This record gives sequence, structure tokens and C-alpha cells, in this order.
Amino acid sequence: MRYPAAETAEKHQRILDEASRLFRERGFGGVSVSEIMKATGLTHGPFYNHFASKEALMAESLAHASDMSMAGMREAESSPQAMVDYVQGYLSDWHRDDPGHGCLMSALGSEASRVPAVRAGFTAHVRATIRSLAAYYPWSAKRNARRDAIRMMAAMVGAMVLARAVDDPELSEEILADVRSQFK
Amino acid sequence: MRYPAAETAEKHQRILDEASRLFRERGFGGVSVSEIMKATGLTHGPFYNHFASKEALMAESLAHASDMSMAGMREAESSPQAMVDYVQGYLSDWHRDDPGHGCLMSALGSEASRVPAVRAGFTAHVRATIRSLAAYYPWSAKRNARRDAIRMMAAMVGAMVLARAVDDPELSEEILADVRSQFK
DNA sequence: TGTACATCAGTGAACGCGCGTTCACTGATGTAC
DNA sequence: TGTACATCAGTGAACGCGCGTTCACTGATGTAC
Repeated sequence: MRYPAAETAEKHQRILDEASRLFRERGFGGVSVSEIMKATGLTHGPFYNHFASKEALMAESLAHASDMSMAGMREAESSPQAMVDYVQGYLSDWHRDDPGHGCLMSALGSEASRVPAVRAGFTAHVRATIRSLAAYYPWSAKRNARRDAIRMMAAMVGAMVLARAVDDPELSEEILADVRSQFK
Repeated sequence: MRYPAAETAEKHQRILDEASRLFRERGFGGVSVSEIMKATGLTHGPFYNHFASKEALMAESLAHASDMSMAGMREAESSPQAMVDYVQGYLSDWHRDDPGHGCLMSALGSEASRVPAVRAGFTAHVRATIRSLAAYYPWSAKRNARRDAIRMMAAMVGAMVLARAVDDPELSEEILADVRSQFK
């Protein structure tokens, strides 16, 4: 049946919300189209009214996750302290235990290398993250801000990947704490 | 038909070699049992003479990759300079472009969090890496060696994940170079 | 304003495909006598 | 030393399953008159 035009756009957004969450939680390969549609409260059929393919959804939901993430970063840019808090929050247990609403670089990084459709969006997100960290984090030497932002970003992503993979909570906590204290 | 006993053990090793390479190249989900067996020159049937399941192979091939990797690290432990060279080599284009023979943390990190069978082996590898870096890298302050080893390892893994995912060679090179120069 | 009809996001059964896994069978090897 | 036979890693067809994707159909909405 035909539906009000407004609902269609809203459903499109809901698919993107659920997809970007589920992909970050379980990886691109770990979630089926049916599961995503079920999570939005629909059957799997109409998926192709919204997206050309699962790959197209991967690309669009990665861009969506990036938009959400960068919107959150806008707030962190309001003050040097907010920026430090952002980095500390990134390296928190809370973020480690909720990949679905967290950083897409640490959640989808290694898979992104293998999905060509997704790499351009991923690259744009990496660039935006570097730019924001370089411009707003209270660096001691502004001259090397971009270089230091890249180093910090690498440490943050690596720490999160390792803290999530390791099955000993103590070691996981140690990794996060050691990198946290590096940027306090 | 029956085969000489020596060949059987050798084939087991060859399956592990190919599996640990292919898994690192394409991820656990990106390689089928058939492909692995084909890469060792066999049909997929006898796979179950060697391993209980694909999950069991994942765990065993991760341990295998860890063994190979730690064997390589033994050499790096021979001198402080060799250790610095090891870190520089880790952050090289060569390593970035050959994940199949490289670090399993950067290749399989985000997937490892989601495969319970694999996490214990992954954790053991992380511990061994920390131990080796802490003990043999020429730290300025030996007192904080373990903390500094964890920080360096996080930066190395994060840099490799990002350098591989990004689709702009210049940005990829910049990430590697900036983290390389941090540990030179 | 009321009626007739085209629209199109929805439904859910069905498709081909590749996956992990199983199994009846093969036949050179190693062992018993 | 020679012969008979049990062993078991191999082969390759087959299995059930869930996947991404397609499609004939539905029916409330929006539009034309």
C-alpha cells in the first residue's frame, strides 16, 4: 500500500540508524539484510526500495555513522577541556562496551580495508577526525598539531581495538588506562 | 587411501600456514574452508580429519600465526637497535601491503572481539607482545617500560589499521610516517 | 466536494548460490602371521 | 621374505541452511476531473 511521503524518509533514516549500529556491533559480514530490516520493524522485502544493494547500505550507513560521530565532535570543539574530555571518554569502559554507538574506525577498521565501496567514506571520516583533533585539542606545540593528532588518533584506535579483543578485563582496563593517561 | 604418517603432520602444518595467511588477508568470515583446503592442494573433505570445525581452525591458526610472529620477535630481541628496527619495519609500506604475513592484532583485531573461540589466543599474543616490547625496546625510563610498551603497541596497531583502511596512499603514508618518527 | 484511478512502499514466498559439514567409498600403506 | 588384511587420509557428491536478491501481489494515499 502507499504510505505518507514523510514516513518513507523517516524509515530510510531508521534503516541507517539500525544498520550503522549493527554493523559496528557485529561487523559488515556479521549482520544480514533481514536482521537490519527486522530491527527497523519491517520485513526484508522493501529493503531494495531504499537501497540498491547491501554494499550500498554499508557505504551509506558508514557515512551516516560518520555524520553522527562528527556531530558529537562539534560539541567537543567548544573548549580545550571538552576536547580532552572527549579523548578520555573515547578511551572509557563505556565506549569499549558499546561499539554500536561508538567510533567506526575501531569497530570497522580492519573490515573497511576489504570492502572497496566503503573506503572513500572511511577515508573522509579519518580526515575529518584528524582535522578536528589537530585544530581543537590543546596541543603544547601548535606547529606539530596535525602530526600529533595523527599519533593520538592511532593510539586511540589501537587501544580500543585491543581493549575489545582481549578477554581479560584487567588487561583491557590496563590498555585503556595507559593510553588515557598519555593524553591527560 | 592410507598415507605415510609424516605427510599427515606436514599437511596439518600446511593447512595452518595457508589458513593463518588467508584469515589475516581477508578476515575469518572472508575465507571458506574450501578455499583454505584448495590453497593447500587438497579437496575440502579431509578438512574434518584435521580439525573439529572452522572455529577450531580459527583458534589454532591464530595460535600458529602468533607462534610465527613471536619467533620473528626473538630475533628483534637480540639488540636494542634490532628492536627499534622491528618497530620501524612494522610501520612500513611493506607490512601494510602484506597483511597475510603480518601482525595478527591489526589484521584480525576487530573480528577477534566477536569470535569467542579466538579471544584467549589473541589475549596471549597481546601479552607476549607487551612483554617483549617492554623488556627489549630501549626505553629511556625502564621503570615505565610496560606502560610505554602498551602505548607504543596501541599506536602501532591503530596506525596499521588506519593506514590499510584509508584509500589515499598519501594519507596512508603520512599516518605510518608520523607514528614511525614517534619511535625513532 | 465526491468519485475513479494511478501510485508505490509495503508483504512474504521464492530464487540461486555458497557455505559448513557429512558420508559412502577408495586404495596405498603398515602390520600380523 | 611373501601374503592377507585392517587402517585411515584421501575423494567428491550430497545435505540443510541462511544469505542477498527478486517478484507478483496488496491496498491506503494522493491526484485528476
